[in-house]
Amino acid sequence: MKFESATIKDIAKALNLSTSTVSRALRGSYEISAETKKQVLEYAEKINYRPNPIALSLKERRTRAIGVVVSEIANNFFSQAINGIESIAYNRSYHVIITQSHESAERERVNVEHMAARGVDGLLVSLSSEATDLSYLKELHEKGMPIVFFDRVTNEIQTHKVIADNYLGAFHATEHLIYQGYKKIAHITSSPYLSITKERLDGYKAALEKHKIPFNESLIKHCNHGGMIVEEVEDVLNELYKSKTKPDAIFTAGDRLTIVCFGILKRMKQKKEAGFTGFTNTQVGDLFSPQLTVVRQPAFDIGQTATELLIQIIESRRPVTEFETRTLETSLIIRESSLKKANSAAESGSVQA
Amino acid sequence: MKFESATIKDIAKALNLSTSTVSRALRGSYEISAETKKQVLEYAEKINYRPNPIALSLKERRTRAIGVVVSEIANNFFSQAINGIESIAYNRSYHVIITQSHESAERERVNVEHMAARGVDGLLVSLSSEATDLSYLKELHEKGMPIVFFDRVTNEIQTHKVIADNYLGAFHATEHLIYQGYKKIAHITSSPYLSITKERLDGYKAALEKHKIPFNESLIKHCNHGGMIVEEVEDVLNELYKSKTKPDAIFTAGDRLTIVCFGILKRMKQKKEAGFTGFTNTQVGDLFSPQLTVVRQPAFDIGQTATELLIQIIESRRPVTEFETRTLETSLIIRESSLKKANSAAESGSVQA
DNA sequence: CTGAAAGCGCTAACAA
DNA sequence: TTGTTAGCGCTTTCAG
Repeated sequence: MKFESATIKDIAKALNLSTSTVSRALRGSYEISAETKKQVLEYAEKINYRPNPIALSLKERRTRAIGVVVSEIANNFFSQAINGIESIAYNRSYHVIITQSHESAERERVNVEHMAARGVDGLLVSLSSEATDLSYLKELHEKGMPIVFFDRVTNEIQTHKVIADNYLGAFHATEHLIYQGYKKIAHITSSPYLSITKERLDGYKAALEKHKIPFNESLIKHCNHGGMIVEEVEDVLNELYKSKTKPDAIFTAGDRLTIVCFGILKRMKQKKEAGFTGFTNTQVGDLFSPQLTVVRQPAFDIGQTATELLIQIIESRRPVTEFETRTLETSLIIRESSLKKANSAAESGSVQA
Repeated sequence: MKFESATIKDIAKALNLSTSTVSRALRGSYEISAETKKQVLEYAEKINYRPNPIALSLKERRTRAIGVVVSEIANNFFSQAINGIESIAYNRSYHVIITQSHESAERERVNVEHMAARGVDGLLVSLSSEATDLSYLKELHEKGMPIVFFDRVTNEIQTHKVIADNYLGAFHATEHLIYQGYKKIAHITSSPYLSITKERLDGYKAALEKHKIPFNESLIKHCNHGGMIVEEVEDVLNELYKSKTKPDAIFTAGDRLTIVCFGILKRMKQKKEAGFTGFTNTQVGDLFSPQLTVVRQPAFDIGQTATELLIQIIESRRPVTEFETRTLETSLIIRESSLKKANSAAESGSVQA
């Protein structure tokens, strides 16, 4: 149950050369005669020789592989981000290893440690909602593992970060609802540990403040599993609609949360009057009924940017000590779901935010 | 820019033992004194020793990793299948390496060869729509690489296969449209090279035949990129609606194709009368307008089953020569989009197919 | 019970 | 220009 590939040794034996000569010839070293080189190259080609990357990694301590940790690939934002990651990695000839944490800190850690042990050259991570103890990551980073965070980042580790402008995205979404005449805007969001949660909440609050709408704590609801557990979202919505200050609009943070919430509302027939918008990168917001107003993140760009920064660290000769945080713009795509029913035909289109 | 972990050598040196003794102690060999064992284990624990998996792979020729190739993770079917794969792999302590072909034969090949070279213990593959020359896979398989195909399979390689019952799924979907009174049912499908294309087309034909509806070649359209290129789908739809035999219903094969097609139709305002259904594993078919009738594949199960079969091959002592093809049931979930507008309130619900 | 040495495939410093 | 040798981290004969 194994498959031997040709090795440098086979070539050496066949050609009556030493392995080092073959090795050098293969990599086109200048100190090998054209004659020998040609011979080796041809034979290698003939037997379809492929260097063994495992042996190479062992020797060189590098793998030309980048490890990625996201919570869930079945999430529009992440799958688009991953495509961005791959697009850069591919033409810089890095391989991409994708793993999912499923929002579990434990899984996240196992994945990271496995990839580290397997010798990935760097890590692209978007933290899980459970992630609180980051000491293992910190340690890894201190030992020299290049890491770039994207989307869900942390301040505990000094490195590059790439995020969407969650603050402004939330601000504009909320303001849009306000302009529509909504006053009691609920914000349903994810685990308070996540950076994105705070950023979006801040944007939401800022919009309220700007428009002199008092902030009401009871309109903020956390779904710690980010919509992975449907009951959690249902409970939150029930609470919201049972409370004295029933919301007249809902603004959700998070891709999965938005879709799940939208679905439940639809089933609850509660959506009739409530304005609705949320963060999601779904491609099919215009196919829904009502058509969905969304805050869209530049997921592909975020993936690309993060990868560029990571490769930059990986390939840097000297330790990188200057780190930056890149913030990319979101866009608010206005459709039916957020429009006051009176004027629902009006103001539909896409707006930069 | 590197991070040294403790090695067996460090332990040996610290404890004044030989590396072989340490190695044996670590793996609990019976021929090591309890004394020494304890000493080694404790020290290893203390310095948080982790064996280097790269060195292990080099030596043992196995990695406890499974490689996966799918066309696109941003596809409901595949992301669900991957979750199935991971669920099994995880508790059999295999790691899963996910790669995307983006429907390119070239990318597929690069991915497969890279994973093979990296020493994955086995491969789970769903072929890309471009895949025609499978000789490299065949060769790999003959050299002993365990491979299980799922979803998009091939007969060129003798191994386990796990698929949905595409034939019956298509049959029931088509028949459902016929029962609704549709007569000119177009079938929009993917590359003719794919196994699923043929299976679904056959099911479609069989349903027509059963109901004595003549088969009309011009109602069959192939989108060779499976919906990745939107224009391709638009062209096909335009052709369809310009031809003399305008379809009165559309049945699509393929997840992405279904969604893209549905979206275009909606924009074309053509959907008004046309019945519509297709293969897709979207979770949000009921949020669309009109609500979408879908053929749903047991993606998670398919992933699980394929993984179980693969691990079975990997861990089998003797070469496996008996192969099976597992076929899992699809389900037809009937909603608005496929119902004749006259009776659109009627017959809505889920049906096993 | 423990150690020395070889070897997995490859590169590179050092010799020739 | 080419060969010899050591070594990356680990396991495993083979000796002691």
